[in-house]
Amino acid sequence: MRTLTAKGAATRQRIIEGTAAEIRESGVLDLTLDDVSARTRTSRSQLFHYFPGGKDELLLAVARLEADRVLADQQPQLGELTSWRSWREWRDKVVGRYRDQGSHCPLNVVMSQLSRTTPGAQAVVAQLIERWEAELAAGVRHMQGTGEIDPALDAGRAAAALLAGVQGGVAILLATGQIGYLEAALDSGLQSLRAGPGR
Amino acid sequence: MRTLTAKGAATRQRIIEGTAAEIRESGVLDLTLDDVSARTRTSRSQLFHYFPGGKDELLLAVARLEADRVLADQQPQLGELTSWRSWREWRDKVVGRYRDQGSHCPLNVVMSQLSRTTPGAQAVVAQLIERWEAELAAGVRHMQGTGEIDPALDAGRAAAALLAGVQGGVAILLATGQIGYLEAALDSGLQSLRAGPGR
DNA sequence: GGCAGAATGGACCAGCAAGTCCAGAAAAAG
DNA sequence: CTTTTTCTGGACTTGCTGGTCCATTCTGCC
Repeated sequence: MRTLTAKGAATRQRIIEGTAAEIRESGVLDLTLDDVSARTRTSRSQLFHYFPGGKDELLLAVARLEADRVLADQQPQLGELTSWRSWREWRDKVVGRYRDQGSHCPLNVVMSQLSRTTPGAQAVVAQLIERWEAELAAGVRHMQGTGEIDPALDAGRAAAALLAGVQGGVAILLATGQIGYLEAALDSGLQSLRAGPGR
Repeated sequence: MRTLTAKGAATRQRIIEGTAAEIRESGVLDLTLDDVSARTRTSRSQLFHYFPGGKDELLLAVARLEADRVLADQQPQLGELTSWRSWREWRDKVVGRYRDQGSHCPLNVVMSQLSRTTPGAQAVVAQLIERWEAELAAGVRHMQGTGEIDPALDAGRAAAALLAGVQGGVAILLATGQIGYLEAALDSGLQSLRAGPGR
């Protein structure tokens, strides 16, 4: 694929997004290239034309798309956690989004389904976690700058704990359908930020 | 399978445990019945003799085994969280176990791999979460009884938050290889127990 | 307008894995 | 001891899925 015409680029994009949607709806386990063909109105050969590496390469492209979407879905709040109010708005946005989406969410797709497919996809996941944590940690540090969070708190560790809670909360939501774990994890994590490091 | 002789029961058990081991090592994605046959020294027809429902039924049996093992691996500490010392021992056991096991752990198998296969497996996961949370909540309530944890704390919610942190910490560990998230989640969660509900 | 390269269609291939079948060995039952 | 049931072996079938191939049609460019 040395050069892509405008039409070609559009087709390629249509394939990626259609595949992502299909996976969100039906999972990656029994996703076939025929499914992708049907949904995206493309022939067999186009799939291999745009993704010479076959299914793996396509899934990797989907993983990148979905990883970006996970963070984008939390904006603008995630990017400016500069007051307790924005923290709360972020918390509500996360809870609301996952409650509504059920299992049809990009995070689930990336973390649980795609990450086991290829090493490349695993790298995408690792990068997602890293970026996510960095944004949370930046928010904590900003609040420490304004004195609203105890400066003695380890911002990195607090962000890590909070992120783990979100991940686990979503995982449990997907497994059991109960939103309470995610809420509890978020509320407890935010409470810790307020409380400071000591007892 | 109306009746099983002693020999038959032993074979059946061998199949389940061999399959579980195989999945822990190589994942469920490309597990074939031939793999199971080879590892457990059983023929094709035995698999269907003992599990008429085929692969799904076998995987469900494995899910039950592994779910039990997840909790058993945390005993005896998980069952008697009656002092800060036992909480700490439990915390260290969890961290140590997952650090050592890497991705070859029953929790990963059950949560990430088997839960997507059948509705039955999903029920097994839901039950695992429920039992796990109940044990944690019981520990919190006991500590409230002895006055070591603020009685105003919502034990159920605290247990839910802690469990979400563990789940997420393990998920991130599997995705990135970093143990820090699990540690941060556990330490932060235990800190919250010590601090009490208010600020 | 014509040519090189890109885009598309769809038939075809090869391999693999779940599940079936039946015959025969082992074990329980009487 | 024989009869009935369970247990075991392995060949076979069937369906599907990723991937290949080549012919045809567009598209952009000189």
